[in-house]
Amino acid sequence: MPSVITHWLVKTEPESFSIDDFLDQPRKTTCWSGVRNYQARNYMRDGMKLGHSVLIYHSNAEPSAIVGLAKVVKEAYADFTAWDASDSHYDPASPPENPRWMMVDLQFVKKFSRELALNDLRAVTSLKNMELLRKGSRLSVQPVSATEFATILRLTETGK
DNA sequence: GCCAACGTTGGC
DNA sequence: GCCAACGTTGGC
Repeated sequence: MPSVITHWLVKTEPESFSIDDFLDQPRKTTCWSGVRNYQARNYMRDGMKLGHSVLIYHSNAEPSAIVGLAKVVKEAYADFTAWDASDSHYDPASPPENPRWMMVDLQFVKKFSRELALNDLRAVTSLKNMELLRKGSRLSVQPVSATEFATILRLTETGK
């Protein structure tokens, strides 16, 4: 029986929305809008529940790294950025009366004092099956197993 | 339902 | 900036 996922990882490009931008949000809370991939949407819609932990990952960064932690404070609802023709994530195929794209609200929890760069993560044997490290992986919302999550937290605290 | 063409992601 | 690996679209 597959265990229910309660830990997640989301990617963001720091050039557009970094962990520091997150920290600056009112109530340190943001809607995780702009996801336009069905599998990523499904994870948000079906898997992400109140209180779940979410690792924040900087992609296209120097270096690309896991940089902090957030939690789910609102479960999936329609991504209204799809309705705004002036928004870069506009999608006329997702109208208000029949939304295709969903988002959740995340609240900032902490910024890790020790970033976990992709290279360092690849060196950790117990993380070798992590979705993030899979060759060609592009999922911007992905599940993290309880043991992977525990390993990552330990790495941020002890470095090993 | 196949698959070529195209657009995007994201490491490097 | 390059380009491999994907996902989506649309002609047939």
